[in-house]
Amino acid sequence: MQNDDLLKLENQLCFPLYAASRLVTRLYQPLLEAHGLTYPQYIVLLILWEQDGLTVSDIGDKAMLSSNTLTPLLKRMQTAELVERARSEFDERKVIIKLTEKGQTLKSEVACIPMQLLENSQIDIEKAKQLKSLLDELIGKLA
Amino acid sequence: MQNDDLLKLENQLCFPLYAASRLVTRLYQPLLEAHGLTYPQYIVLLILWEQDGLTVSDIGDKAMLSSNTLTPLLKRMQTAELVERARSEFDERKVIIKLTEKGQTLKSEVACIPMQLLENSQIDIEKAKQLKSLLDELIGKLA
DNA sequence: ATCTTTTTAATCGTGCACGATATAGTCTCA
DNA sequence: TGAGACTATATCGTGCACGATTAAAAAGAT
Repeated sequence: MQNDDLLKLENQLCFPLYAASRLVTRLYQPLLEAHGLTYPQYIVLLILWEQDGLTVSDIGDKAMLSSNTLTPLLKRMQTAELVERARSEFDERKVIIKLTEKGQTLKSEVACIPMQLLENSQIDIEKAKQLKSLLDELIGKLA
Repeated sequence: MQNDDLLKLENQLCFPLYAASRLVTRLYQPLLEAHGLTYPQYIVLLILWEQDGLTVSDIGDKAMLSSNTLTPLLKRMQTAELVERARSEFDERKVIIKLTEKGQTLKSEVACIPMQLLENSQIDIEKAKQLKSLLDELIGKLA
């Protein structure tokens, strides 16, 4: 393929990735908004529901975000009373993020969302799994 | 699969999409910055290099962005002397976006970037094509 | 013990995304 | 032809992303 062809939008992998990611976010957005959540906040909750009491950088490692994004995001989540932020008593550099009662309760309220979206969209489960597997491989190579 | 399992990060399609998109953007970013470009600006240029003289909403249709994002972005591109913005003389509602000389010249300068990234990363071309095809299908269902 | 290096968050500035709304130009049709 | 409907951009506010820098705490070195 020539360079000129490689520049065509239709031949780029980068654009469908960018577009698909935003489309999926838009799919989640109204359902999350009903619970006062944004999409990145939902990602952070998914992480904390699996393991509570992580530090900012623990969350950052899992979400691939750093403190410049997470600190303000976590402060908003604290204002929304979803999490508590407290310096570790063993290492004052670290900030421990803990789910509040409200943050824990939210889990059962949003548990239905992934299945709901999967059913409402016409997405083939097998293709979704295939897509996820290819994405995971790509992430492994780039991360 | 139970709802609880569906909430695990590793079972979500949304997260790898979000992560992969940002990783690929980060891959492009230093190469684009060398030419004074951001990633969304590069997307807009890809569109204009294929067809110049589009309106804001034409670009929006292709990039899946609307005027609230595009207007300020195009103004920055105008300041950088990459494009010119002018009201259509036939329909004053429309704004025609035209590449400047500089915007056209940039095409040959960045033409090598996709191939360069493809070669530097350990990405299997066949898997990239497969991934793109699955993403296009997903976009088709959600757009 | 003090100096240096490293680690961890926080801060700052810029540029997206996007819902909601505003504004101005065009079209419709009674 | 003039009022209302519609369309194309622009504006506004909020919340990410992220490079660069800062500040404070901890760990290591001498």
